Amino acid sequence: MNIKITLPDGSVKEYPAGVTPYQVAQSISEGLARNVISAKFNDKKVETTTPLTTDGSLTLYTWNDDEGKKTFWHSSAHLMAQAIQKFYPDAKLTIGPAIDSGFYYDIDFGDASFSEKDFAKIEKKMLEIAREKHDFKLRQVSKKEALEKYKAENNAFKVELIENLEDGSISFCDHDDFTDLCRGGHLPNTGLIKAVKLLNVAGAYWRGDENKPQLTRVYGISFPKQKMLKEHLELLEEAKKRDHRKLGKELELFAFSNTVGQGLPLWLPKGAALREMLENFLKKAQKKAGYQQVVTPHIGHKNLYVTSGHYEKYGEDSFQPINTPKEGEEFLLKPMNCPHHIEIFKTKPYSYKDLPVRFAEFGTVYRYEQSGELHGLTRVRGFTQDDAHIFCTPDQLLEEFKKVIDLVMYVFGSLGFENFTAQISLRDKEDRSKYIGSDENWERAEQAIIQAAKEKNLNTVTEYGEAAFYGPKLDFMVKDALGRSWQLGTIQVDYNLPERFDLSYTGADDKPHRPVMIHRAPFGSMERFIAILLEHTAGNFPLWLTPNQVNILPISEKFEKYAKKVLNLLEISDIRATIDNRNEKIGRKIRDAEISKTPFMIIVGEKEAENGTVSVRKHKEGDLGSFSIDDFVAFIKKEAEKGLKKFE
RNA sequence: GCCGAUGUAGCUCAGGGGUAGAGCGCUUCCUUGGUAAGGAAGAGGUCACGGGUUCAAUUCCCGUCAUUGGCUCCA
Repeated sequence: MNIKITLPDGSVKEYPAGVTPYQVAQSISEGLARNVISAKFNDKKVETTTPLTTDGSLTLYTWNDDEGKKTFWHSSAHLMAQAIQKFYPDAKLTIGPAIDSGFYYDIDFGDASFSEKDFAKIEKKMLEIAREKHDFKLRQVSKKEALEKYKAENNAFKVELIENLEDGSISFCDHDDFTDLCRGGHLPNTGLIKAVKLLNVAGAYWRGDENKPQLTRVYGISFPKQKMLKEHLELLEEAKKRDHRKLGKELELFAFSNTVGQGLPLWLPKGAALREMLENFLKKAQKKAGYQQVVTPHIGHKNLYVTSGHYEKYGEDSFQPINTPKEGEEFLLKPMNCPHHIEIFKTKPYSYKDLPVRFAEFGTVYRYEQSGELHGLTRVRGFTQDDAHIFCTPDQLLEEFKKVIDLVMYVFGSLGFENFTAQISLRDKEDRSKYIGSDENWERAEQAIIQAAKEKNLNTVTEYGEAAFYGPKLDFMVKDALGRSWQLGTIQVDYNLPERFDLSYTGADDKPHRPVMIHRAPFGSMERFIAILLEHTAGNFPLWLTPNQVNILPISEKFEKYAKKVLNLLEISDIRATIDNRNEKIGRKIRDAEISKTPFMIIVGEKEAENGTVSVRKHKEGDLGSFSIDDFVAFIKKEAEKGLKKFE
């Protein structure tokens, strides 16, 4: 009996029933057969050795497909687990998935310890086994049989996993002398794995729950060619050079002091200048968008946060209340700006005709993040949000939300963040105890976000359980140099705080109505935004933003006077410039300016002083030749404008 | 907070049971030089902090603090 197989190009071929994806690949070409890693049959992942018995469509994957890589890495996780068990026979395996870049296996080593020192022997063993070309074989097992195996091994983790599986859907994967519970998705054999590298070890809680036992997570990566591993490691090295902590130090943007405190960044003059540029950039756009700047204090009465619900939720884990000489009086360092802005809203009555009102503030807040969570500028204990709160009628909500999306897109576009993920962060589907407010309010808020994102054609992903405790969010996620995802911009819909603070406006019916609030921050925080911007640009900021746009380099001390004249003319035209008047040769000055990533250098010597010109050199590109000062001013202004569009 | 790693000069790092080194930076002097490092001399360290072992600890052990890779968390 024959079956009909439809291939991705639409062609249909006939094969005898029981043909495997590998054999199909072979019938197409020997090259494909050599490279085929995994397959999908009728939208179901299958092994390359799975016999196909019905008509259907088949997709074959190689290393060049994401599915192929995942299969490769997942198989490598099996191999690593096997190698580890050779040295640690009592280690209990739990789960070992492929990730975006490699794989990991969570293992309970019991009383044994496993550290980086053990990597080399595991890698060696893995390659040894790989070279033996063991086939990966998937086989169905009964639930009873599966449980028996792991109960005999005293592996409560696998037993728990199996207990949650349905009988009939359970399979084991065998290769060599190793067997693991697995739903499938493997290489034909271990021989395809030519290069492996264990990357790091970390603690990880069983099932991601900090109340459950902690396992040892071993991360690794593998490749079908040695050269690919080398390239990957070089890429990691390159990424480390873009680390914002390194660049921030080198470019003198920010620093930390243990005496000031953990996670409390100090902004150095150049970093402060950069921040100010960014703030002014956003303020300008916000003014156009109808925001009004406000200023509020750094502390607030404890009751403010009791009312908002923040105290109940975060009080224990915050910087603790500030006491005053007055008995019983307590203030909190503000962990967010919303309650303050709400109090501004409450200073006068509003008609529906007054809405929306939009209060914006670069508000510095303090949150006592757990010590292990601090990370450079991306996770700190004191930071400044580019915060604003919009108070509007329910009818205005959708329109307002979409306007905020426009603003976020303008900010991201201006700073070159094209690769972002718009994440719709909704409530946990099961556990609703983490949230305040009525189901009805939540439903309305979630729908508003979903609809606004849809109308703005955002490419979104939806995450359940990622909402704030008072409302759902639309988060704009951007990756750092090492591919870690960070939330930058955020827009949140909130029906709950207006209720808790009993906000109202007068409607056309002359009755009080409840406004809706939008919390939003396009940057997210100045700290995190600048950190990610640093990693994306490697410190080569857009010309309009960079703290020092031009470095004037006199050939010798004799030309300092002319250099000062040039500096003066540039400053009059609002160009940010400095003079390097060190007693150094021009070559040295150029080198240092290149290293400091200054976009333009101006070289002035006898020739320039006589003709009233400047010799211009562009960062990374070299000599641009001679310019009159006016021409250079016009040129650099135009260059700066290229990167900065107006907000309409 | 939890698991692991790390902590030596301003920075990047080497070293190692007998109290310490390099390069860069810094200071001074010489040099006034035309598109990515001019030359010389010098200053600078409680080897994170606190205990312990030892005749002797910066080195070995324990603890604390900080940084860091993850996990958990992220208003």
